Amino acid sequence: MDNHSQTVLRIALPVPLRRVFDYLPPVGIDLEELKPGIRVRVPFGKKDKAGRIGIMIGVADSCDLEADQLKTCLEIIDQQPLFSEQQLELLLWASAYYHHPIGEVLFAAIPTSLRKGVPARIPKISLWRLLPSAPESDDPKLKRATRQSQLLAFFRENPEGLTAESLRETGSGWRNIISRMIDKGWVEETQTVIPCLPQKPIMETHIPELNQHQAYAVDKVLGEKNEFRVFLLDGVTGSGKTEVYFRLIERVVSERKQVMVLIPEIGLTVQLIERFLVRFNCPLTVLHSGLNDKERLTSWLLAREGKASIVIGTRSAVWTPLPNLGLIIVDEEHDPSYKQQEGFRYSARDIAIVRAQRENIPIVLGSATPSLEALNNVQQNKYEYLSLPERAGSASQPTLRFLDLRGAEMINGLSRELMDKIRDCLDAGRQSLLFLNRRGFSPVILCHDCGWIAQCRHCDANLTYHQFAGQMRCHHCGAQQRMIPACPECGGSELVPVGQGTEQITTTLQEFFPEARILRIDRDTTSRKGEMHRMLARVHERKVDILVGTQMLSKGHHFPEVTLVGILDADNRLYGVDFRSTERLAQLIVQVAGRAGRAEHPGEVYIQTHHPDHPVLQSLARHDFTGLAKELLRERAETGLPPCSSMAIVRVEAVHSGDAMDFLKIARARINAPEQLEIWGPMVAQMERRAGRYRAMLILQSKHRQVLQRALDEWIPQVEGLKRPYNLRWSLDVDPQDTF
DNA sequence: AGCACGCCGACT
DNA sequence: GTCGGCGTGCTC
Repeated sequence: MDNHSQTVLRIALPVPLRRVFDYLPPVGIDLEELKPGIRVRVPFGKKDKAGRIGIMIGVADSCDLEADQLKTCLEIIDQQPLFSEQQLELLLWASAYYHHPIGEVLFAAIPTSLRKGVPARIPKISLWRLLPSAPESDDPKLKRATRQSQLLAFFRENPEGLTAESLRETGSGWRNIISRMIDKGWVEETQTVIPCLPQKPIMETHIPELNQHQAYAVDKVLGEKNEFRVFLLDGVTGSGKTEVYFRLIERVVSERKQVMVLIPEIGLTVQLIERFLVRFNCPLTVLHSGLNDKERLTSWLLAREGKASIVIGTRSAVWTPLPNLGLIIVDEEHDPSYKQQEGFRYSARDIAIVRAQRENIPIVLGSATPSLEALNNVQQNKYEYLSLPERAGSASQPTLRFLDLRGAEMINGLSRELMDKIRDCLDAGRQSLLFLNRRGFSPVILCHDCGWIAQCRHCDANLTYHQFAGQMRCHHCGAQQRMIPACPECGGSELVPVGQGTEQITTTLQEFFPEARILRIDRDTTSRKGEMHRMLARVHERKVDILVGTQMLSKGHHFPEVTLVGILDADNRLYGVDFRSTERLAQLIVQVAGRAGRAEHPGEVYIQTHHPDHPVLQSLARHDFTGLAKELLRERAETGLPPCSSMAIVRVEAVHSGDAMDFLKIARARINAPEQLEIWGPMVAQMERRAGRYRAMLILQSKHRQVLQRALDEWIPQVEGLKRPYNLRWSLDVDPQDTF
């Protein structure tokens, strides 16, 4: 092979190719200035004049192409690298670990604006301010100019100035009004940077005393002289995990270091940030899906420049460059939203741990229901276990009871016994909360005359009846159509809903308790922006007696007035299809139990089940999540499933039946399988057809991470090189959350 | 992923 | 006769 001696730049481009591209540096550039991590613009492919943005990851002295086969960089975009060397190494590691194309990995780690090539400078935004010559808003000469006087009043309330964003809230056409006011010399437009979140005046927050467990946890984390160490902070809801975080953050920030706080993707971000702002008197910035491109870029750069001391963010915030990082906190570490479920399928929790290790700093994983992954590492002495067993303020644990459904009288999915409990709760003037993880009225629509069942045209799935919308919907592809009046097969007019969803539960309850104020919270009722927030406010104002909802209610929200919690569909998950079903059920039960009640009137949790003696449920009734987790871990060890083994899944989907399986059969034949590598499949997916595509998968597993890793190293490049129909897509999922 | 090239079916 | 469907190959 030829090896030509010439200086080339190794460029990662945002394409799904597991390799880099070599380019010649621009002429007359000082090579010393080209540091890995800078963005460049390069021509890519035929007739690409404008060029594409790439990231330079290294300089090489030789490459195996002739000089005339190389193209030249069009432009060097950055003077300074976007990432530190250390962070670039972390990204390269992640690309290798997840076997994901390097370009896509690097681009996933930077804000959208930087992907498009804008300068890495904090963007300026317009700010409008009142000038001294402006009249009062009630000035008689403004009698007929109501909008102007309204804006003047708004300006008086905000002497520091108004942004386009806040002006937009005053109504349409604000720009015209403002320019008229500028012409009169009342208002000026200035350019400013979006600062870190405005500091709240520190309210004399009541800083709670630590109990002995909290104090021990704080000492333990801070006592380890700032070395890498993973701490699992296991504390039930209300045990004061947040206060432990706060003490740790206070200390690290006082040492002029930065803290990264990762939180799950839930709608609660605002409340949590509020708590931070009230507590901390230091620059804080946030990174979550609610930000626009400019805000995101600003936050990212404030972090990178070391100006923000605390960065709070969801999954992708794990990539934020932080020059003085001193501590990482991952709250609710068990939460599945830390795993990206498409494209670059990384786990932010796992990346955070590797990052802490590489930066040699402590990391705290917090949860009331730790993942088996974390607990396994505790058992192997890789993580330090810290427990907060007491609910702060002496609140007692809610009781857990089972409602035996065997032979029980049922009313549309609700047992008579549960109905009685709800009645008692209503009579006592308290709130109840019912969980059912199924939207709509009924999951099945059946013709009573001929047995026909409404099925989705694009998926191997039944259509769900949505009575409220008068529709049949597929929950897998989103297809929807009007509810039909008669069976399309036999013309029979008796179409019966079989099974229950949240709509039906709500309807049934309303019939039973006509006087009760019932609220349903699920994706169907909260699709409008801010709707969830409004509904929760009504609950907290006690304008609701019974809450019916899906999973989305189980995360983060606390309902102190709720004293009765019902879980209607535990059995589904007790015998679920995925190996993590029981773990998830246990987490759900513990999490919801923690949502309800408070000291004066603790909550009661009722679980409807046909298997009240099931050991999983029994352990939970004893509030022994740790014991249950140990048992589940032992089962995983026996069956050789994660976390007691390492797993990867290749998923394939194709438009034509058989293509996905054919592809995987050919791919499988290429695996050079050592003895310790298990291969399952290929097999068709649980639901073979979804959204018009046929799906199949292949599972690779090994007791030894190394074995799996090496097999993938060798195999994935071959899979990438396989011929495939143009409409076939495949993806690799290392450490999958679900096996379907 | 894009994009160009290339090869066969229904249209102005 | 061509426009355009999608199969295939390539990107330093």
